[in-house]
Amino acid sequence: MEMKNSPAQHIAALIERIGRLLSTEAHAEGLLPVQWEALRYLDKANRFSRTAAALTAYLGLTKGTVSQSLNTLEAKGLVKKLVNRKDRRSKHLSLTAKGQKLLLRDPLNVTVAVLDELEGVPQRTLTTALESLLTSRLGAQGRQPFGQCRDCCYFANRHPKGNPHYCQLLGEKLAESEAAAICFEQTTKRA
Amino acid sequence: MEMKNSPAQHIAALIERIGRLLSTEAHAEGLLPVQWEALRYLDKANRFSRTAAALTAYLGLTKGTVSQSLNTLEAKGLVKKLVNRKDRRSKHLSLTAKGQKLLLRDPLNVTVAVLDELEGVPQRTLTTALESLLTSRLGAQGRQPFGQCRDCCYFANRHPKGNPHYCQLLGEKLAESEAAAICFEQTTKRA
DNA sequence: TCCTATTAGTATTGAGTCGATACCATTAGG
DNA sequence: CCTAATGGTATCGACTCAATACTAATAGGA
Repeated sequence: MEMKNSPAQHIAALIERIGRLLSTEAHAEGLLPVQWEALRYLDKANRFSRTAAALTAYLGLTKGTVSQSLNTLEAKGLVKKLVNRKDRRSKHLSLTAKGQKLLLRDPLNVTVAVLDELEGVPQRTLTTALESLLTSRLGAQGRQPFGQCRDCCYFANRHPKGNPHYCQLLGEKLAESEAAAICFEQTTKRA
Repeated sequence: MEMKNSPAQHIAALIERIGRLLSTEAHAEGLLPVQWEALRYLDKANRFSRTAAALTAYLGLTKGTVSQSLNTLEAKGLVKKLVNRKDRRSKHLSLTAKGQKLLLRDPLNVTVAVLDELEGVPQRTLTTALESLLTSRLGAQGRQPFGQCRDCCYFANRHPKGNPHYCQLLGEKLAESEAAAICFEQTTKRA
């Protein structure tokens, strides 16, 4: 006996359908869905996490695929690669001015606008529920959460003024603006 | 000046990431994501809506693509096609016993299980918010909602006992069990 | 200091999606 | 009847993505 159309099944179906809709919508401005995701990631990730390897883990793809997409974005002049001096295997990625500008026409913005009209309470419920769903599913696959720096167990709020924050894992000072960036190494604080 | 990381942006990013995760997870049992969606659709759709054309509209793809996927499913013995006698252009689709059985191993079930552990209130908030998001985005693209029969403006609850329901659009009687099925023609009742 | 294992990234190949187009058969509407 | 319009199929090409094999740089021992 199956439980047809349980609330949970319905929610799962909704998420899958919306995901499909977002993905077909993301064929825009000459870019493909994965390329938009890469642009968004590079816009939100902190400086330690703007590498092909981190992006690969974020997207859950293989590195070959990601390398290809990054080449396309570089050829379009949206992303720059810079060899890391401390580790010359790795390349530091960043958005060009053109890449930044293109994000203003991100096809996801229409959806963001719709979500923006929700009241605060549904917004918070959605955020909490979707976050716990994502974290749980990622955890089951042994993948990192890519949460915000400020929610990390290595995040030290040491100097309220001056040099406000510090990463205890990488041993680096963090600017105020970096606290909200997403990080490859992020390990969520225990409650 | 962009509004980085607004709550709405965060929610949109979560949905897109979960969508991507579900899609990579749906490479299972020798099927592909779109094929799983087709199986689920055929399991939930009412008898008027189990056609390639309706599935095409549901998925938002082109009919060629859907035809191909259905051929694959038919070749695997998961789906049956039957020519409609009233309109011999169209074919009626249905799951075979093997197809039904395979749905028990649907990779989406893991996610359903996680969602099932939410409390009732977050579940209802999620449902409402995601439904309105989906409806709004579908509407903007001129696509049908594919809602449940019972929420349709053509749904008549005429005979509480006996032959309980009736579709005023198609002029057909509806069994009790069909009221919760999703329908191609569904047009949501105004509030 | 080697020597090996690991890691970052690239290149290539092949299966498969998806959109576009063209096409056939059936039905609907003047 | 004749001409759309509709349901479905077949084929082609661009592209994704996984898999594999590869190069270069680094890390960690003995």
